[in-house]
This record gives sequence, C-alpha cells and structure tokens, in this order.
Amino acid sequence: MTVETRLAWTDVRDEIRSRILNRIYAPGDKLPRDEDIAQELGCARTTVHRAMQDLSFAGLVERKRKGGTHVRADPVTRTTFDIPITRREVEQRGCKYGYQMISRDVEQTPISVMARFGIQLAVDMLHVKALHLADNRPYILEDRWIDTRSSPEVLDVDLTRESANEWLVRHKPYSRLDVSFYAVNAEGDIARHLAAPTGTALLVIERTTWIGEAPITTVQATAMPGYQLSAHN
Amino acid sequence: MTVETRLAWTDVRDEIRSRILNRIYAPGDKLPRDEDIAQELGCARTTVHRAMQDLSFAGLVERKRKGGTHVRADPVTRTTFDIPITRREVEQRGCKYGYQMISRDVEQTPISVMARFGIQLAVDMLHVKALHLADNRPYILEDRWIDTRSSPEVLDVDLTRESANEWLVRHKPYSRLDVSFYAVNAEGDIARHLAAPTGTALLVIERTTWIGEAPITTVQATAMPGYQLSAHN
DNA sequence: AAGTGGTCTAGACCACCTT
DNA sequence: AGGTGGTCTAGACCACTTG
Repeated sequence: MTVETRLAWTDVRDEIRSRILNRIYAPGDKLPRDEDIAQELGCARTTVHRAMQDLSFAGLVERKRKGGTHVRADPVTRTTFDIPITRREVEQRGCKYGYQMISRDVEQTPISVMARFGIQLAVDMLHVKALHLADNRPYILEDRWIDTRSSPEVLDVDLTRESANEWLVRHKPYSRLDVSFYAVNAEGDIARHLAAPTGTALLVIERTTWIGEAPITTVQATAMPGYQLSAHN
Repeated sequence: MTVETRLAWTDVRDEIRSRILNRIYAPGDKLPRDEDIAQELGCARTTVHRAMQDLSFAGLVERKRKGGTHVRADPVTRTTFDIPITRREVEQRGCKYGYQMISRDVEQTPISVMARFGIQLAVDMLHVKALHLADNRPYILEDRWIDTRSSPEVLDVDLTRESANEWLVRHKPYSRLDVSFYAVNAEGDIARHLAAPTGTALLVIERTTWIGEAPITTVQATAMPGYQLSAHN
C-alpha cells in the first residue's frame, strides 16, 4: 500500500521547476494546460495555478490566457529591494539620525525633471534639498521635487523639522513607482554637503512616483561614499 | 434595487489599502480577522486572503498565524529588478553583442571572496575575467569566481566562446541569491578595459549564488560610464 | 490549548487573447 | 469563436504561533 499524501503547491512548483531545469520542458517550450498537469500529478487545478503563480513571479515561465504557459527563453535574475525611510535605515544601523533642510523653493521644473515625470509643460513645483545624517555625519543628500497640484498640503508642512521623505511616505500613497540606480562623481554642492572629496564615486537612487497619471514627487538620493545597497533576500 | 456586483480581490485590496492610508487602520494596528473582513465586505475569505497576500508582498501589512494581520509601522518602498543575461540586455538595446574573455585561472580565494560566500577556509576556484561589448564598445566588465566543487563541469567549458554568465544561468540553478549595488572610481585594469578615464564613477552590481549551502559563483559586474539600472515596473 | 492565517478541493464563470 | 489562464465561492483541514 502506498500512502497517498496531499500535494502542496510547493511540491508542484518544485516538480515543474525540476522539469524545466532538466530540459523536460525546454526554454521556449509550451507547458501542458494547468488542468492536465493537475490531473497528471493528482491535485486540483487551483494548486497548479498557485505553483505557476510562483514560477511566473520568479521569472521562470510566462503565462498568457489562451496562449498557455511557456518556459522563458531568457532567464532573468529577479531581485527585490526594500528601500526604507532614511531615518529608519539610519536607526537600524544603530546610528543617531539627524536631518537638515538645505533649501526650499517653488520653482519651474527643469527639463530633466519634466522628463522623469513624462510631462511636456513646465510647471511650478516645490523644490527641496535636504541632508540626512548618521551620527552627525552626512549620510544621504536628497534633491526632491514635489508636485503641489497633487500634494498642496505639503506647502504647509514644516520641512525643517520633518523630512519630505518621511511626510510623503506617510501621507501620499502612490500608484506607480519608477526606481533607477547609477553612479556619479562628487562635485560642487553635492561634494560639499556630503563632505566627499571632489571626484569620489557616489551611488544615486532616483525615485519617481505618480498617483494615477498625476506626478507626486521625484527625488535623487545621493549616498555617502562607500554606501552599499543590498537585496533583502 | 441595488445591483450586487461580485467583489474582485483587487477591490478588497484597494479598500483595505485605503483604510490604512486614511488611518482607519493606523500603523501598528491589528486588522480584523480575514473572515470578519470577508463578512463585512460580502465576499469569501479566500478573496480577502488574496488581497492580503498582495498587501503583504507590497510591504504594507505583516501577517502571522494566530498573531493576525498588522499594519506595518515602517512603510518601505519595495521594488523588483530584473537583471537579464548581459547578451540579452545588449541585444534589447538594439546593439551588436560582443564578448572577450580576459583571463581564466584556478586560484585560491582571497578574503574578500570568502567573505561574500561566507566561508572560513580558502579553496581553489575558477577565476574568470571577461568583457561584454555593445557595438564593439566596452559595456560590462565581469570579475567572477566559480566554485569548482559545485560546478566541476565548468572546467570543460570553452569560456573564450561562451560567457560564464550565460553558461551558469542556463545550467546552474541556485537556491539563494545575494545582490548589492555600489559605486566605484575607475582605476587600473578596470579603467583600461572599460576605456574609462581614471576616476570616472562606475556602477558595480555584485551577485553571489548558492545551491543549498554550497557556493556556486560570485561576480562583480562593473558597468560602463553612464550606465543606469532601472526597475522593471 | 486555541486562535488565526495558509492551503486544498471541486465546481463554476469570467476575461483575455490567439487563431 | 474558442481555448486557456484568472478568479470566486464554500467548506474543510492543517500548521504555525502566541498566550
């Protein structure tokens, strides 16, 4: 007598994944329908669906209604990053958090900012520069633009006490987020504020958010020399 | 007569999210049980579960069996990056892909590599340096270590023709992945191979993989000047 | 020990997409 | 037009975790 054990969706996932890695389902191949796999393995279609959801999220397969499930021809390395509020990040490193607003002005958006938001016409936005400190040393420099059409309340917030970073995260949900990373050489104001020798390589994290079609904010966060961003896995 | 429409899990998610943002469920608060929410909104518990799964993944709530669901006190910005095979990345930019192996040696792991793998003893590994080209111009420089205990076959692969990047992705599944980003100044060999003036800020993507507890490979991929990595949203 | 989220099933209907 | 994945339901049982 064999003992019939219920199949967990992770078992199904592992089985399918193993078949993909062993080329039983080769890159580009079409997999059987969920229902057929369910029948073959002896479980409900829902369970196969749950397994496929995971594989799809991991980037191993691609699913389309009617099109079926295909093994991705080009595997990708998919990673998830958590970018916390800067204050929290500093505190979790066991450092004392500090914050200084550097400037705060209403200005017309330059072309670069319009490009990030994908808008055609220049408008007035709140432009805020601020410095986050860890143990009294420069940690991250923020150069931020906030659309006062979608966030008029921000004009009444005292940004010398609370960072725009924190206020926005707590009060302005977004529906779309763009993030990108790149490296720059320290120069001018950035070098000065971060106390970095001119030329030092610095990591920049650029984030832009929208609510619906309306821009909320875009920020270039330039990190101190040696800063390293790690995945949360 | 009101028309009763079925609730989609996205509707439930949006409703809960809206309550969180409006402080009906404040940061740190415990939410009602899934079943109670289901009853209140008039849907199946499974539907609430699906909604919560999404909110949990997005980092808005935290769930524990018996502990219930809590609104995360510290919101995070969660982002997912797809890092494709370099060849694919180049081709998708519409450029001609090129590849050159620079060196290939079996060497003892230096401390820095041991640290990345989290191992205590130095061992012999395959050390490969290679350059990826886009339209005949340097694109990404790879400095890679491959553990020949978990990947002995790699010793027989002709790495002058196929990049280790590609071979590994296609043949060596991993169970754990570490990724981190940082910026460096171009110097010495790196500057020379990437044809970047000394001092130029460059983005480095560092990846390390394991299968079970066994190290597979670790790579520092240094990108050409101006390289920008964008989230896949 | 008991409460709560996690999962599985079976069946039904829907929505998107390819043909 | 029809096939396939996506979702919803209702009910049951399981497994983790906290009190």
